[in-house]
Amino acid sequence: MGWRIPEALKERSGQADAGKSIDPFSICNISSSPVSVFKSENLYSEGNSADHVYVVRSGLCFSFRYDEDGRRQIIDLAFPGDFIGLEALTQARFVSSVSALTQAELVAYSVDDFTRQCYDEPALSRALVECIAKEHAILTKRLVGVAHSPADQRIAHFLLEIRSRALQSSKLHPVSEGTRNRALITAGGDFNLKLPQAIIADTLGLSIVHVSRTLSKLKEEGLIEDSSAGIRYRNLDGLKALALWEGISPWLEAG
Amino acid sequence: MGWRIPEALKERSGQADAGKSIDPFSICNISSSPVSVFKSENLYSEGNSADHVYVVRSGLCFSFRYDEDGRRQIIDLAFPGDFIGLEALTQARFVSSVSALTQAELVAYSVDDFTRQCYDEPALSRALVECIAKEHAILTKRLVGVAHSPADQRIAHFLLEIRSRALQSSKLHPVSEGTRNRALITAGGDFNLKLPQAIIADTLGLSIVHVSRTLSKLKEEGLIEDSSAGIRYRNLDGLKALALWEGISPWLEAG
DNA sequence: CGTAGCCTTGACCGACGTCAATGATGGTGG
DNA sequence: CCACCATCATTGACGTCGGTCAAGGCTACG
Repeated sequence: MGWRIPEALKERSGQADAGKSIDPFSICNISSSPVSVFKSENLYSEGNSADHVYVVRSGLCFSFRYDEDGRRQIIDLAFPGDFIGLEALTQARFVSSVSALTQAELVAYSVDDFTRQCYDEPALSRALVECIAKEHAILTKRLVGVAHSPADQRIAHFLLEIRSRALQSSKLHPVSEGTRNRALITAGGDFNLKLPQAIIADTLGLSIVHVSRTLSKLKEEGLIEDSSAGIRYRNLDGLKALALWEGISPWLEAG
Repeated sequence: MGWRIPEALKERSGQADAGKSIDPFSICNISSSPVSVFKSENLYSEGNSADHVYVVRSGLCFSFRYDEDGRRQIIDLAFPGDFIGLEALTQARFVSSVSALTQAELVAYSVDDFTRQCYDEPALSRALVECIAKEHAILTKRLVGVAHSPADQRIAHFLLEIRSRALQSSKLHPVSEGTRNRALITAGGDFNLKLPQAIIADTLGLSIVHVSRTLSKLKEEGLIEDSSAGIRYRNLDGLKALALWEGISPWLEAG
């Protein structure tokens, strides 16, 4: 998913509750329960009854569906602060699955409580709409990309998008060094990324083989660097040029 | 876009306002102004200041963006009853354009009024979330499809989706025979569809040429029939089989 | 040391895009 | 009623991006 509550509200000025911020990890009046998901474990699966929504506290999750050929299509990644499973608000059963890329901690809210609270607190609804709008923008962007762009461009864009979202997330929801996403993201101020290529492939609708080839190409071109520690962004401007990274929706503009 | 207010609320039971329905063409307390768009004319364009949201009253519209190569990617079609331009709720300027496929009549609501009303009337927010969820489902579905499916499957799915949405729309928002979408959709109880192939191509990320070829194939296989009057669905079950049309999200299940 | 993930690389092939020419169709004006 | 034009659809030739299959390497971990 990928909807971050607090700053969405803060940014919106001129509203009754402008500047008011909602703590996504403990939304007023709603009882929340903590949930842990181990690496490669599912938080929920397609078909499960959908009676909770979640917010990522730490770790990295992703939502996906299988198409009829059994191929996995990743819908989106979820960083700390992001919502997961909002479809529960409108449907009895999940139509997608969510799994963890690393050990992840989340908080769960009952759908009934959440819905009630939306009625009592328009600001929450409002925040929801903001978050969903962001999600919408990311999806349409990806749709355009998947439909038309060549693989190198798609991948470059993906790398930048992830970087941007990870940075934003870690700014807004810093985690103690101990539980830091060390396995996956960020090292000090600098940034490098460790994701299985299969994740990239399934997100962008490419084959693993082709992702590998394309990453090698980007490596040769000096745009990135790849070690066992993960992908390092070596030439940001070059990447942005390749990805045509400008005029991107405001949410993604960090960095 | 594509978010239909009234039944969204009706379907949701157990809520304070279950059964209450909102007339999308005249939302309580909000002043609305009628808008007409001629065929091939833009309702608004990328970059325009976004201070209204719209609901389609009659006709058929579509939203799109250009990617950097100048290629048009259609995001979605909008049928009577569907919302258009909800991004105005969260952004100062539109990031997509909307154009009319036929002469279309819409109603416009000022964003400020609409937002205010969302605060006063949780049911409206609620409806909004429902509508957006539907949109989300359609988009992810298309994303999965665009990423993986071969052209014939994509097209078959698209044809079915359009049919389904058109039928739903005309059921919920019947129009007088005079203004009926005769140019495009529906003929009596039966259904046939007249859309430029370019629309199909730009929606699914295919080239016009390939759409033409693929439609010819579908014709040969007896699944559809194509005349100057439009596409006629000749073998619905065959189409569904090809499109793997089952377990589709509930919104699309009509027909 | 062996096994399991994950990544890389090569050979091959097919789906789909591009270019370009040719055909319908329908609307407009003389 | 016909000439003309714009729009849209069809068809063929050709190239390429990216998928599939298959084999082999690199860590990492028990």
